[in-house]
Amino acid sequence: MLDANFIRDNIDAVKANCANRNVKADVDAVVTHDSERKRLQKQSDETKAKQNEISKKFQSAKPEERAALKDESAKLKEQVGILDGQMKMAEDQLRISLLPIPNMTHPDAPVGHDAAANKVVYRHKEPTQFPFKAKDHVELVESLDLADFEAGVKVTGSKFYFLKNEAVLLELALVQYAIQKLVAKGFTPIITPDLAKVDVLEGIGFSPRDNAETRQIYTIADTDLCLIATAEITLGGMHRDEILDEAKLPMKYVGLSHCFRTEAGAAGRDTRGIYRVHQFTKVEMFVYCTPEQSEAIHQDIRKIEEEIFEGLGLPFHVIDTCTGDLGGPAYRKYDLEAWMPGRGKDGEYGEVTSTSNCTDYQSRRLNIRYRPSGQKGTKFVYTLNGTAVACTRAIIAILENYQQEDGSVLVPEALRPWIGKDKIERKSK
RNA sequence: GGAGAGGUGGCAGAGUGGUUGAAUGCGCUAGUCUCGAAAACUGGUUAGCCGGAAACGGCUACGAGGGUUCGAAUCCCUCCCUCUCCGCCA
Repeated sequence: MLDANFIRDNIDAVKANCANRNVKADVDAVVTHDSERKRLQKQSDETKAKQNEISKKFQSAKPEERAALKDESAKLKEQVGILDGQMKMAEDQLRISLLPIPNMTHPDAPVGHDAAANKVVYRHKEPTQFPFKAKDHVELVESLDLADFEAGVKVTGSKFYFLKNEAVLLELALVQYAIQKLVAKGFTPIITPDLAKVDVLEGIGFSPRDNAETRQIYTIADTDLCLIATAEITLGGMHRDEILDEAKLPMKYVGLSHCFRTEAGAAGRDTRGIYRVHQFTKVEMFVYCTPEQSEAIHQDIRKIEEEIFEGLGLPFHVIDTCTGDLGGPAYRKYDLEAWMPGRGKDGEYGEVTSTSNCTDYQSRRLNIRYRPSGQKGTKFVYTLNGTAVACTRAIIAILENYQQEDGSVLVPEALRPWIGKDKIERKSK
């Protein structure tokens, strides 16, 4: 979330930013509720100060004066009760009005209302051409016996799947490949919980309290827990309410988790196969750093993502995401889209990774700070995240780009050490 | 799950109803000394909110939430978490 004082001082810029990002939010309400909160706080503080004075006087007071002091204090106490109740309400309203307001935007991010305004900033390889009719990943998965969608439906529901055979090895290989690369680059490997508390989700920028029709998050009945949609949530929550040592920044993590998404509102979109599913495995980068470090680190993360997909030998391009497509917490976002020959009519690019600089939008809510040397007080750290590998999407790109005319699929060289073969072939019955 | 102990500042650790937001030590930091360093000595060093240009002032916070009291880190209740022992278990 943004700082209410910042909004007050930059109200026009915040409103313009909301418009650019296609977000309808009542910015004026923030100022109204914040003013109300301040007014009540001042009143409450003053009343409490009087109360404190009375209790100081009490000891030196003569016994016959004490009854009067008690009386006065009781009255003040009643007032404080009322004021604090009102203040709590004002704080809640302030919080609620602050939640939908998106982060500010990097001045270089392309302005536009939808994906059409996204800007391609990097390309690797041309889209794969086949001298035969290419299959999509669903056909490949079925003919090579790599997943069981019917079992997924029977056991859990639609958009759940069982991975089988080499698909399992592929997933594990991708995890190894990504984590090893990142450990070599100084990232600390972490396996995070797959569940997290509601307020951590909110701090990262998710809305698990939305009503069931629009909620993107699975919640666990009778608890304040949710299934995480990404390890960004748990990695970002890991240091909440801490003051980090400036000398240790940037702190770089690579986390492995399952990710769960309800995909509410996505009904009918990307229904085939494993492109849009309710559960998948993902290796995620997460960095805590100072404001000064953040832009360079954002570029570093983008480079790492490019390196990972170059290493897999896949054609892709990278997009500088436009304002309308940024999502709430991102100040700037790059998406890496891999070529998927089976997507759409004759192949399309499909999103495989995404990296965001979230500035202090998440850390303010999660209360993660550092002490800048030479300055007094604390500042909020900046947080960045980026996908290393989202297994299902990467598997689609590999199967579709590495397919051969005979229906087999070559294994990318980088993954062969973990798969133990260089080709996935039809099983003999 | 059962029994016991405990949760205080960056860390360690005092504090059982009133100048305790918090002794002391460590750490960090500035200075003195020194050619320089170490040691020693001296000073500074919790965070948040509100008001203020600032100096500064007020309020809040000793795991969380309630309660008792004129007054709570200190007493009472509920919950959470940690540690030790026992049980169960991948």
